[in-house]
Amino acid sequence: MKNDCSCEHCKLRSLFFFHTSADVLELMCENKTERQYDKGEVIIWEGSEIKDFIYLKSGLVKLSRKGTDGKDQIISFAKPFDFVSLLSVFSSSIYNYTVTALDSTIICAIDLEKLKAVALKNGEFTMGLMNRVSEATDRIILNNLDIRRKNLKGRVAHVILYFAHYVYKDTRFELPILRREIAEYIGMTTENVIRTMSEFRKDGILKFDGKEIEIVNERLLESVSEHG
Amino acid sequence: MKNDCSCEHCKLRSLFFFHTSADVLELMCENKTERQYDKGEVIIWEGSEIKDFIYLKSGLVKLSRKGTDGKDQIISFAKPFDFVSLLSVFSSSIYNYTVTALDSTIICAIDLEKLKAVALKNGEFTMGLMNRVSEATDRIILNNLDIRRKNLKGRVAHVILYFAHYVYKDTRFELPILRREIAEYIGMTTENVIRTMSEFRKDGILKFDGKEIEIVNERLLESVSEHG
DNA sequence: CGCGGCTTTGATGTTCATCAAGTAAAGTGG
DNA sequence: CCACTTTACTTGATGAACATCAAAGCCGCG
Repeated sequence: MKNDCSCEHCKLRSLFFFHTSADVLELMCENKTERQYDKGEVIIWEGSEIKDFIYLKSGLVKLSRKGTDGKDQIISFAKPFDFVSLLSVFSSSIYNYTVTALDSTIICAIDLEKLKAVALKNGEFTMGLMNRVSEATDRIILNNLDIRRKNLKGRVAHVILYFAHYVYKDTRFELPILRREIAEYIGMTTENVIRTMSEFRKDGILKFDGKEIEIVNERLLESVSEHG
Repeated sequence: MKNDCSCEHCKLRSLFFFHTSADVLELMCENKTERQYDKGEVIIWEGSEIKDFIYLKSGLVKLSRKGTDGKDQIISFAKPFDFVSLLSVFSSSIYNYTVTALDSTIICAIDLEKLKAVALKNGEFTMGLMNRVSEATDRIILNNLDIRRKNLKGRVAHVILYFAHYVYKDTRFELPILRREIAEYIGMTTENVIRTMSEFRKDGILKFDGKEIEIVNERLLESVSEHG
């Protein structure tokens, strides 16, 4: 089955396949599937079998997990160049988290067995993967530790700055998540997230315009993020 | 320089080198160093350069990190078969955490450049490493999420059960860490950890005998860990 | 229109941090 | 060996931070 093989020109190629020979690349390419998801759609269900190695081509997702009490916890957010299919892929046969699109998102899925077969025969390739996995998990762990050091205000400021600096690279953007999801990410209640954001607005740190959010006083917001 | 090469019989060998040919194994073996650390000694300093790939042969360690405010955060504990030199090894050139022996500990250090050279040429080997790294980081992330779901009592119960079930496999053991360190791990204050443990004692859940700790009512402790 | 999910604000109560003070235990130097 | 210092442990009192409960407005959607 012939694939519209555009991998050669995919700018994400360098992420995983930077030491890959032409024939291996072609093999990967023939066994890949691109899928498109709308905002809100679930890409991976917690508990489902891992059949593919998946990464983002474009868009934005959240990784979350259902606690025993039924409440969701958000583990992290990911955009292209962040790894997605990383936490469980090489250590478990089942996903232990759910991946949901926060925006229109395109993913690339590669048959995991075929990828593993290549990895077993190609150390450079596997080493590249390892770097990626390692970086991504490091970021998650360190980010969670950072959040844990902060109080309510600091955590909310942290999240807003995360989207501004890391995702949108702008002080004005449309917040892609609900207040409730911020709460699920930082481990606080929805009401208190809202209250904090209202305070930021009253204090002239933020402005809201529909779904748009604008950081008016970035230095102050950063100070709050650091010192509460 | 000839090494007392006992790797062939090391039971930990299977962890990383289960698909390794005899000559590769010998190469690893010749480039390894075993070191012994006493309780309290620092094995790896946060910020130091990563020169070796390190894993535990015996003992117990904690991974910690200094916050910007100077307070320590404990990331996780590790015993043999848990990975140690994992978080940063393949994604950074500098350790971003400190590793400290909580008990007399023996580590095995392999020159990282030599290990990487082998990894680049041997996909099976690298794949084995990747499994290990992936498992270890998964455990850290999921454990941290579990702790975050719980309140003070639940978190303290969680830690005690962790040592009982996972480390010592006994309801009676010598607690290898200070009350303060429990606090640094679960993100609460030392005083409240002490208060909680005292309550557990008064409620007949725990008994203390010097440094020894005994779980008297395990089912109740598990219930507290789950539901506060 | 009416319903459900998101947002917002206020009032109240619980949980936890902070401050303070004292005991116990362990190391240090004369 | 004993005074001395330091560090861990413990308990109580107080206040701050945060959760919970309640009520209402908003908005998209069948």
